[in-house]
Amino acid sequence: MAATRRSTEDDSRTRSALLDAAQQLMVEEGYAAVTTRRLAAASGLNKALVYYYFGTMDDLFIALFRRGAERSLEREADALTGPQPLWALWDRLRERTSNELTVELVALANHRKALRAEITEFSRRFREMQLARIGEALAGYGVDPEEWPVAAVVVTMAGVARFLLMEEAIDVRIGHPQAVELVERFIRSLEGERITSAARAG
Amino acid sequence: MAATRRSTEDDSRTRSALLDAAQQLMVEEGYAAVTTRRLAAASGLNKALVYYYFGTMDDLFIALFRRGAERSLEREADALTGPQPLWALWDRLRERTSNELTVELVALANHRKALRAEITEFSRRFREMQLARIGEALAGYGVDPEEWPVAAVVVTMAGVARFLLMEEAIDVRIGHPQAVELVERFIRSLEGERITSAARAG
DNA sequence: GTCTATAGCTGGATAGAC
DNA sequence: GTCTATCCAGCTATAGAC
Repeated sequence: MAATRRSTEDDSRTRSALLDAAQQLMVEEGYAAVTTRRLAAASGLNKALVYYYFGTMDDLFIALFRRGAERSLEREADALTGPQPLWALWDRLRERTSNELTVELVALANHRKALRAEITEFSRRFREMQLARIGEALAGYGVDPEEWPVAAVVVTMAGVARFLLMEEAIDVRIGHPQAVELVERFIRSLEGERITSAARAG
Repeated sequence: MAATRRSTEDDSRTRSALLDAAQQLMVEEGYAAVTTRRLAAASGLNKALVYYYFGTMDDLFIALFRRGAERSLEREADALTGPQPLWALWDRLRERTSNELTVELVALANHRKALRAEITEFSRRFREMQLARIGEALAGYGVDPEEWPVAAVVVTMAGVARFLLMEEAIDVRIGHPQAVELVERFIRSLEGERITSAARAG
C-alpha cells in the first residue's frame, strides 16, 4: 500500500495508540483536552501522525466514536440474548465505562455535523436492536403490550439510567435509590431476582 | 462606587449584554464558541470588558449559570404550587428553552471545578423543592408511598424528560411517543386531563 | 511511516491611555 | 467604564526531510 491516508477499517498499532490516547484524554479531561499536541504527548508519538492517520480532528473523533460504538453494539446484542434480557439491558445502561465517553462525544457533536450524523445513526441502530430483543422477551413473559409497550419500557429504562449517571457525575444522588428500586421492582416482577454470571457459573 | 470589579449581584446594562451574548453563543454553537473575541463581536462591546466585569471566563460561566438557575428555580417553584403539580412539573421538564443551556453548562462543568460545584448545589435545591411540592401533591391524591415513593416519581419523570430532549437534539425519536404516553397516563390517573392556563383563563 | 519546522490563527489575560 | 495595544501560549494544518 502506498503511503497515503489510511482507511477507517485499518487498524495499525499507531492508529490504535492514537485512538486509545484520545479516549483516555476525553474521559479524564473532556473533549476540549483532545488536541494534536496532547495526543502526541500522551501517546509518545508525533503530532503530525494525527493528520497522517485521520486527516482532520473531525475524522479522528468520528473514528473514535465508531470504534467504541461497534464494539458496544455487538456486546449489547449478545447480552440481550441471555436468559434475563431486562436485567442485562438495565445493567448495561447503568455501566459508567462506555457511557462517560458517549456523554463527551454527544456534547462535542452539538457543533460537529459529521460526528452528529454518525451518533444519530448508531443510536437508532441501538434502539432498534433493543426493541427487537426486549420485545421478544416481554411477549414471552405475557406482558400486555397495551399497558407496557416495549418502546415505552426501553426508553424509560434508558432515560432513567442515563439521568442517574449524569447526576452521579456531579454528585447529586437525591432520590436515586428510590428510582432504581422502582425500575428493579418492575424487572423483578417479570424476571425474578438478578442472576449474575458469577452465580450462574458457580 | 469605585471602578473596581463588580460583584455578582450587580447587573449593569453592559454586564447583562455580555451574559446575553454568552448565552446565545452557547446555545447556538456550544460552549467552545464562548470566547472573549466572539463575545465582543456578538455584543458589539470590547474584549477587555469581559475581564473588567467577570475577572475570568470561569467566573463568567458561573454568573451565566447562576442567573438562569435563580430565575428558573423561582418560576418552577411557582408552577408547582398550581392546581396540577404533576402536569406542571412534566411540562417544565420537557421545555427546551432553558434546557439547552443547562446541557452545555453541564458538559462544560466536567472540567471546571467551580462551575461544577455551583451546578451541584443548585441541582440539589431543585430536587429538594420538587420533592416537597410533589410530595404534598401525591399525599393529597392518596397515593401509596410504598408503591410510588415521591423520589422515584420525580427522578423518573426528570430522567425520561431529559433523555427525550437529548435524543431529540440528535434526531432520534424512536419510542418517544410511547414513553411520553406511559408517563402521561400515570399523571392523568391522578390529575385528570391537563388544563392549560389558556383553558383556565377562557 | 515518522520526524522537524513553520505558517497562520485564535485563545486568555493584562497594562495603561482616555 | 471603555478603549487600544500587546504578550504569550496553544491550536490546526501543511511542507518537506529522512
